[in-house]
Amino acid sequence: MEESAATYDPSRYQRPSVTVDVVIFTLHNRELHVLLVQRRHWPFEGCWALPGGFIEMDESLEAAARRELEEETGVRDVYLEQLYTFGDPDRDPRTRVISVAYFALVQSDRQVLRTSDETSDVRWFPVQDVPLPLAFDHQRILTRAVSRLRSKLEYTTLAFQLLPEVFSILELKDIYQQILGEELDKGNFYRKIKESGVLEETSLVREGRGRPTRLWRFKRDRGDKQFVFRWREDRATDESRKGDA
Amino acid sequence: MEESAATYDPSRYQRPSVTVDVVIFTLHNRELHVLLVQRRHWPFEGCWALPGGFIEMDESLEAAARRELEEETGVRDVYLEQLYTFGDPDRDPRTRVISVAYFALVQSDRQVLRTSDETSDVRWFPVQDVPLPLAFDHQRILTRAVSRLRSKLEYTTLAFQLLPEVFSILELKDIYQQILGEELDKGNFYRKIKESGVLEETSLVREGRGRPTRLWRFKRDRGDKQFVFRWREDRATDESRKGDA
DNA sequence: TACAATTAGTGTATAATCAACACTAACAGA
DNA sequence: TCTGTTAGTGTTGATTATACACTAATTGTA
Repeated sequence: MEESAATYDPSRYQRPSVTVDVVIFTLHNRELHVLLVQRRHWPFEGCWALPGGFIEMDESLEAAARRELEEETGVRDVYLEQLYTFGDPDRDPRTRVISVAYFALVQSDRQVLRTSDETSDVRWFPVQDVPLPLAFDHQRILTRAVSRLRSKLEYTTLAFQLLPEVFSILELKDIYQQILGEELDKGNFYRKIKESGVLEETSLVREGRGRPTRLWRFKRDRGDKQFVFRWREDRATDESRKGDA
Repeated sequence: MEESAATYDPSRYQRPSVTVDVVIFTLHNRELHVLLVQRRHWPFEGCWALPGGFIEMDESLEAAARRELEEETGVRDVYLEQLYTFGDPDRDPRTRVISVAYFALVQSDRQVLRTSDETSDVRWFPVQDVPLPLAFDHQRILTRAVSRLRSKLEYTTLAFQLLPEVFSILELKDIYQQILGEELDKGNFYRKIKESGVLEETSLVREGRGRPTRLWRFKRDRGDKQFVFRWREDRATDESRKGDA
């Protein structure tokens, strides 16, 4: 790497711009939503886009992603991971732009939206119902984010990042169904989640029609074992599997 | 993304350099090897590094990776996937450099090494025995590549990309053991691989000491089902799981 | 005040899969 | 022909998954 070292001359080498884009997911009345901003200027004026921006010369990629995230939602300390880097030469009509995409999961009770100077609106959209077309190749980025989320759900406890502090087991099952797109057996779900030991019971219940619901909390005292509960073993073939992980 | 559109001015915005680095794996007498090049110039003069280089303004990231791959090994049409993007501000002492890392699998009978102007040597090293320290953060990149390879092995048929056209089932088992770092049961491996239907028998056998070995070929006629054979279901916690996929 | 409706949560029987390991097969060389 | 060596198959008990029937605790209403 870092070759052509002999001929390397920073001032002459033509450089692409580098941005970060962040796919921010949350749950809104039991449905998966993504945050989009509406563009005020050319190109793609008026189109909805993923929040993002240029990286500063002295910040890391993840720091840039966290900065964007906080600028749009006001939240910090949420789950964030690098998704993929998109760099087709013509993805931005202005100039060569390489975008490092991240995806973030925000708990459903922590959202505070903020509009910025460059965007005319910020809004949550159900993932299944975004206003097409999105700007740039953001549709592709979103698709990849959803499939990454889906596949990680199967072998990590990521889903908890979407739920509030306390929640019921059937709400958790709902998320899994939402994202995996398939019905799960109630009984088996109960057994698996209980046996996995990732939840701890609270003394809270929630009243409503029918039998009251016991509320649970995600155990955070388990060292770094983020990856304990696994809904099922078989994996889907998703886009990220074909050219990524 | 692509914000600060109002204030955007390509000529004023300070841009990082973008490179691709490629982690090229192959198999060499039943051991996993990685291709490294020796640097001729500062920084890290004399150190071994991953092959890579700056991207051209009009080529895609993957095209850049394939170009580097071909420059070093002379091979085309091999398995290549994007690994991760590394962009810490101080990873290169010269200037801000963001590197999009790829990893490639080259069949063990197709390697043709080439030295380039900027490197004094090119060589395969066993993954467990690379000449430390590597240049830049290449050790980190390599570690991540190995763990990606390991985890994908468990739910894809990637391993076949490392083997020659025809091979024996026990050679395949060897690769799995190599990369997963654990003993597998011969009988169970046979049964699983046979039942999966990803292999097709050839009429070839290989003679040697003991009973001759039947040789097999990977079935390529199965549409796009790259992800059929799965050695086992449980997944390891690897680096990419913690902040990636 | 019983009982229907509703949501929560448990138990269980069968099927599928895994893991360990003992076994048979086919060759070379002494 | 016997021994060593590598290839490949069969079998069994344990574990886990799946389907689905069941019990539990509440509210609303006849």
